Amino acid sequence: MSIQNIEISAMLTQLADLLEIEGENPFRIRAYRNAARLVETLPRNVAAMIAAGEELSKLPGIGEALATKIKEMVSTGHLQALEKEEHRVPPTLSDLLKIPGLGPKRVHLIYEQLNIHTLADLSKAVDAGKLRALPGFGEKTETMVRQYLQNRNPGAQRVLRATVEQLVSPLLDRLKKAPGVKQITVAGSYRRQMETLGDVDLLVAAEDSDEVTRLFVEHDDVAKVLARGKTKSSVTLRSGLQVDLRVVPELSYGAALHYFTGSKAHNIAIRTRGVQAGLKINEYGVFRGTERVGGRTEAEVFKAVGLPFIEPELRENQGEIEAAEKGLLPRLVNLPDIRGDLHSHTPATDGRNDLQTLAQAAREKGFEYLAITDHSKRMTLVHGLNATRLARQVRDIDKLNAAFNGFRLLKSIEVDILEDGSLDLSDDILDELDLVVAAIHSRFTLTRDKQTERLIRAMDNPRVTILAHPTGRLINERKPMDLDLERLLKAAQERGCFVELDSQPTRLDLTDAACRMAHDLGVKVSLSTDAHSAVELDFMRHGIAQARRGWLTAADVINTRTWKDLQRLIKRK
DNA sequence: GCCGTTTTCGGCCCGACTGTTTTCAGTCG
Repeated sequence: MSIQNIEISAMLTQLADLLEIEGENPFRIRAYRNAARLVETLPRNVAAMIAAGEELSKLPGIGEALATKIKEMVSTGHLQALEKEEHRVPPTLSDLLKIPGLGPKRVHLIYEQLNIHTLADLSKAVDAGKLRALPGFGEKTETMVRQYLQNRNPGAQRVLRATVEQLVSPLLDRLKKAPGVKQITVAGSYRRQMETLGDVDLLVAAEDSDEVTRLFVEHDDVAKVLARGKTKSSVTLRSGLQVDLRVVPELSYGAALHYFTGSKAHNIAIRTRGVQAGLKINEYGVFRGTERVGGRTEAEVFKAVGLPFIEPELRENQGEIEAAEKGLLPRLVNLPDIRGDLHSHTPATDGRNDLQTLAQAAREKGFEYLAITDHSKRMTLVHGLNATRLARQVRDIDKLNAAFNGFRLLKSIEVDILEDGSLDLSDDILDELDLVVAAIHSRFTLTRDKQTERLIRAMDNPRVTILAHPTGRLINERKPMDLDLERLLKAAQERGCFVELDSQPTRLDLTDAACRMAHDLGVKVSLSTDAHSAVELDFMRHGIAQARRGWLTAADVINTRTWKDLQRLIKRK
């Protein structure tokens, strides 16, 4: 039983929270937070790294002290420093830190003066009007806290990027037309193409901010104006999504775009590089003393610190700066690289459009092939295919293919992986197909070992080409299965099997970190839409976004190949 | 707590906005 990276990360974050409330050295706290973030997004399992005898202190931001703490968590499951801190400060205080308007100083004061430990305590104090009596607090602060406590959604969720696209587009269209707007970009984690977003950062280049700001805060979709200043305003949309607007002069656009794209960790690293080169970098430009030496474009910012342009998806301070320095940045996969789709459904099971319609849509996208992968019989709910019905579909596909020129439907199936790792259809039936996609749709809660072995057992069958949506997660709905991903990917590599990056916006399964792990372990990825209708073939772009965040190149993705090349690649037997 | 072609000690990104303030602390990104 080994501890997960996310658990280590959570303990470090909790420790940082409590130390911050205690008023500890902010740089020490930052070191813990950096480490928490590093571990959480590391494409390797920390426990496995330790088991392999790797030096954690080689990781950026991890020194001797943190390496020791992490080792302690891996071997004991606990962190003494955290437990000690939890005796000094109530651990529940970290919940209070999440309230907008309350930072460590105020939480500390609330705790000291009012002996408040929990959100429930705080709620009572607010009702009794005690909060506003504290020094530095007032009516506004109390209202803000009250509103948070009343509207708090315990499972407060980040919003899918695909959803944010829809929510923001009316606002964006309006601002684009505003007089004096020279450029506009959705920056922040949206531009970095993160799978989910906490808020949205809009960046506008305009000489005069008044009119843009007015159009922004007065837009129909705005429910509440949180702040309104000369260069910066914030609103909440009716959907609950927070949107921040920054207006800068065109001269500063590149510097501002870089700054507001983030990530924070990337920005700090770039600015630090700037300092070393005698430069000051802020959202208004790059300066040597008082002289502006760049900032109109992002490329100028990177150039000022001696680096080539770094794609937004890579800006997480996860090695991209070092890679840029050495000229080793990956050439990230792009939509035009994709030649086909290897996962789709028809009305034979739970799809909406027939073979002909799907084929037509795929051809219009310029695809050379589309794999038809309906469910197998175990999926009774969607009337999964048995041998007879699959054979019929195969004949239908053959007939259609005879009429195509430069395009083909691939005969395939999304075959269920049963609890013991065997497949839902017999080998002789699978032998009739061009490729086999295998997936788990039941028993998501087996133990880590059993689940991992189940998937490896499925890949033991040489007919299995691709493991679909490998972790089974549904963002905000279902947690990923408990899996030893590193072991799984190694097993895939040894067997010549591929893993899918399912591009459904609610799945995006694999994660960016898992993509990176796959690349590092030499496992190629199938970038597939899992389309249940012709329009869902468009989901490919979400998969592309995720793959780019996972540092994948066209070479890492199997469906960037022609069918002829792909055929060679997928041959296992 | 981390880190080092200025340093093993002394730095650690930087600016905007709000609220409660008479000049700024706290929070946020």
